[in-house]
Amino acid sequence: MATISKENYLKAIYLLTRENGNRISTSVLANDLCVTNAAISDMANKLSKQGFVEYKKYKGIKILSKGKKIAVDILRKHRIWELFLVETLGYDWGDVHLEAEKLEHCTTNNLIDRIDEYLNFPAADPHGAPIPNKEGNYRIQTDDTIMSECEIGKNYTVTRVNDRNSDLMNYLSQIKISLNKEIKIIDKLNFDNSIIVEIDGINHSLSEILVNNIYLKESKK
Amino acid sequence: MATISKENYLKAIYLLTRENGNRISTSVLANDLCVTNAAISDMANKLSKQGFVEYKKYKGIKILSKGKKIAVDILRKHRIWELFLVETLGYDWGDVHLEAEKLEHCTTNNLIDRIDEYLNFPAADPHGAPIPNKEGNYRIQTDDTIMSECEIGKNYTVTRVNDRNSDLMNYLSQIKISLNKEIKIIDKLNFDNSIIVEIDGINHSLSEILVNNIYLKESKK
DNA sequence: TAGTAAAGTTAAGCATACTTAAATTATTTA
DNA sequence: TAAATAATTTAAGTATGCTTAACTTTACTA
Repeated sequence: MATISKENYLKAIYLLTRENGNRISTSVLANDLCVTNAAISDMANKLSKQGFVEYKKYKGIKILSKGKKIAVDILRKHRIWELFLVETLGYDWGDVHLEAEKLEHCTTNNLIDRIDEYLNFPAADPHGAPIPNKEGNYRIQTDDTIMSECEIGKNYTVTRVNDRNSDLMNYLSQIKISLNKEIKIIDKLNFDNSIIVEIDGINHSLSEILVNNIYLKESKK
Repeated sequence: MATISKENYLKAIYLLTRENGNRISTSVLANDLCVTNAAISDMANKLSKQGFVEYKKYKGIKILSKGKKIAVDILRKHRIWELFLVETLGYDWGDVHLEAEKLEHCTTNNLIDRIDEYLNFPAADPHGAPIPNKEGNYRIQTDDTIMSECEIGKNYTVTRVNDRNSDLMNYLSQIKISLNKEIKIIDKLNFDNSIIVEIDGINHSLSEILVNNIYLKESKK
């Protein structure tokens, strides 16, 4: 069985894999989970013995289908809880991540299926992240671009925001950045990797951290 | 801090204290929690060191206000979740205990307060157990009698049912026992402590286990 | 290609929450 | 009231998931 800790490891491995390619290094994972490299080596052996990941000493970790299944299951629970908290209980979008992080591990499949139905089988969470269905398949395709790679002069709509930092989320709310918002890339400053954008006719300077946590799609107009 | 395990110990001590008097013995608690006596002695020392309980070797355990506060907090979360599952998600009353048992430990006060408000500050859970408010005070007084001590010939209404056994709950549904149901005590059989009751004009024999898990109040009519 | 820095692993140790087995205390009962 | 029995505690050991410190492997650089 997968403990809470193992579920968190598999979730992190799954998400980092999508960002960083096929195998992920132990130190990238250690940094993400805020534990030491020693803890990662230890856990990698356990997960490997259980068939959740492939682990070769000094060669990094690769998630296997058995591990991916658990990771997607936890992501489904996480994202459905986030949406429930915003939609049904009126939470701000910046306040749901930590709650969902706890709830995802003590939620049965039956319970999450019922909430999924209650919310009418939503396709995305409050931050635009896609929600897997019961079978583990995503209901929408994500074909967005990270803001740091967007082009000067073009118009975009906000499709997704990473939700791990609630202060960051609150700041986005403050400058009126929300899902589906129209924004224009005015300038990209190379010396600090910040980007000047126009939102509701007002120019804002967004730091490197910000532009690496916002995803956009070119708008039609 | 109180871990999940400690929260469960304190909840059990609190509930057993109400049933069995002031101090409870380690073996009663061991039986309730399905662990060995050794585990109880071990944990009793830890809880005592943290000021949650008073523990004297060979003299049993007494809950202190600091421990009671945690127990009531967990009970509040448990009962609000149970009601939410029945009212909002359409669960059967026999299927909510195990879900609530998991959710109660990963629910912040903020979250449970919001669900409490969403449910319009209910007074009792789906089994008739009173729900403590934010301050830890019960919203209703319980002045019911356990069915085993009810009198032959009298009419009662069902006020509360212990919810720990889902098969028992399902059986109650089957014979149409629900909260506020009118039932009449027809006979009490001393040789097996069962009770014959009349429900909707039909007589049923209720075993000793059953009559020790149902609470009644004499009806006015 | 040797030397060094960075990355990764192993070993030993700790806290939690259990277990079984042995020892101790309390309670019956004869 | 003393022996037998029941209840309880202590001791030693286990699994999980971490830590720090020491060591090994890999990658980089000169």
